[in-house]
Order: sequence, then C-alpha cells, then structure tokens
Amino acid sequence: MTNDQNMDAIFQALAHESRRRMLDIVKEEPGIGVGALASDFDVSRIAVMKHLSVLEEANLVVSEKDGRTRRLYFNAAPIQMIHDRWTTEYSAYWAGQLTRIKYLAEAQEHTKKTKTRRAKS
Amino acid sequence: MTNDQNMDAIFQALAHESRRRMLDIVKEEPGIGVGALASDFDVSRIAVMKHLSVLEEANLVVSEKDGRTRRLYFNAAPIQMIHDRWTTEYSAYWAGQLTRIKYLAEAQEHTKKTKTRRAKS
DNA sequence: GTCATATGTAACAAATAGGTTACATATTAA
DNA sequence: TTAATATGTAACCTATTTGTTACATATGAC
Repeated sequence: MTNDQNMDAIFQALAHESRRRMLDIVKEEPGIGVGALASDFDVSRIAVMKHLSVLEEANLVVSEKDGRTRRLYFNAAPIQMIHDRWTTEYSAYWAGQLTRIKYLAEAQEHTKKTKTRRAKS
Repeated sequence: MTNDQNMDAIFQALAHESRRRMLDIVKEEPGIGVGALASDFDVSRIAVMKHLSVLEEANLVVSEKDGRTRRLYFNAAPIQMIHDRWTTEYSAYWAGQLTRIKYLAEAQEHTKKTKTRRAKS
C-alpha cells in the first residue's frame, strides 16, 4: 500500500516543525477547515495551504469538501507503515550497536572540541 | 538527549532515498570510508560528502579519523527516539481512527478522479 | 441577486538543497 | 623526498522549497 516510493514524501512532510504542528492540530480537531487551521500560524493562509498539500501528498492528511469549507483529517497509516518498517528493520540492530555507538558519539564530541589544536612537530 | 530541536534534521536526513541507502550501507559495513561509500553512488564524491554531513548533523552517522580515512558508523539512537515518540504519541490513536480514515482516503481518491468535470449550469 | 466567507490559483521572490569542477591538505608507500 | 591515495574546502550553478501579494471561484446568508 504505502511503500518506499512514498517514503521521501512522508519524511519530507515530517521534516518541518510547522507541518508536524499542523498534523497535531488536525489530529486533535478532525474536520477543521483550512482557514481555521491557518489562524493558528503566523504565516499566510496560502503558505499553510502549501504545507497542507505537502502533507496530502504524503497522505498524512486527507480532506473532503463540505460546502465551502474543506475539512481536514489526520491519516496515521503512513506513520504506521514507517513504524512497522523500523520495527522490523532496525529494532533488532539496536541492542548490539547502541553501546559502541554511544562511545563513538562521545569520542566524536571530544574530537569536535579539540579539533582545532593539533601538534605541529 | 535527542529532542524536538533535532527532529527537523532527522526527518530531513531520512527524506532522501540516497541518504537512506547510505545509512543502509554504513549500517552493513561499519567503518567504511567516504570514498568507498561514494563508489556505490553515481554522483560525485563531494555530493556524497554533503549527504554525509546532513546525516551527521542528524547524528544518524558518526565518524572517526583513522589515518587518512574517515571511518563512518551508523547511529540508531535518533531513530530509536522517533520510534519511541511515535509509539507513545500515535499508537494509541491508530486503532480508533484507521477505519474512518480509510473510508475518507477512498472517497478522496474518487474525488481526484472526478474533480475536473463539473457542471456549469 | 448581492455580499460576506472559505478556498483556490497565478506570478513572483528569497532561501535552501543538491549538484558540479577545481584546487588544497593530510597521510601512506616507494 | 616524491608520488599516490583519501579526504576536505571554495566557488559556482540549478532546482526545489517556502513564502509573499493579487486575483479568481464557489458557497452560504440576507
């Protein structure tokens, strides 16, 4: 159903805080209209509509026309799909890797702090 | 540790198929160098390095210098974080919503197909 | 029908992303 | 030391994203 062809669109849609916030609002207020949603943001209604079209391309939001208002609904299916993919593809991997990577991350943090001073013998 | 401030970077990093493929390769071949990784892609090494810097900003890849090669490692922690966030924030919501949303998605599919023909009385 | 409301479209501008080539630096091998 | 290897940086170009304003269309209230 939802596959790798859509993953770009899903992650892209989720990559911006304002769109995640829109998702939250639509999730909390199913059937909210475009204008009502836009009033929660300080960018223009058109900007919000563009964000909505990104969310709709990712199928994270679906809408239906009801008179002159377009009602918006949150669709969790794509998130479910990614959840499942991660559970099967990554979860098994975590246990064994996390400790070593944690060490490396710390080492890297140290490297960043000290990277400018280097002995020039 | 990893928080909302980083979510943009994480989703952004995962939003491109080539970067997800890099992650897969680095996960399969821990310690692979930049050039070796780049040879798996048909864009330039510099383009691959830019993708790597996106992945490193998201902390999905960490690296350590080993002589003249920079060794790359996959770090699953950010993915774990998102996994956890979704599990707690969305999972409970899915059960009740999926059926209705499925209906709406189908309705929308129908709307798309018929949106161009409209009676002009 | 007329007016207000809700949404949609077009055209444009600025910022960011994603790619290139050319050149620089650092390390290993000879 | 010299040459090959591995990576890094700078400058530049193009495409996409993200935003704007102005105008168009569709629906509900009167």
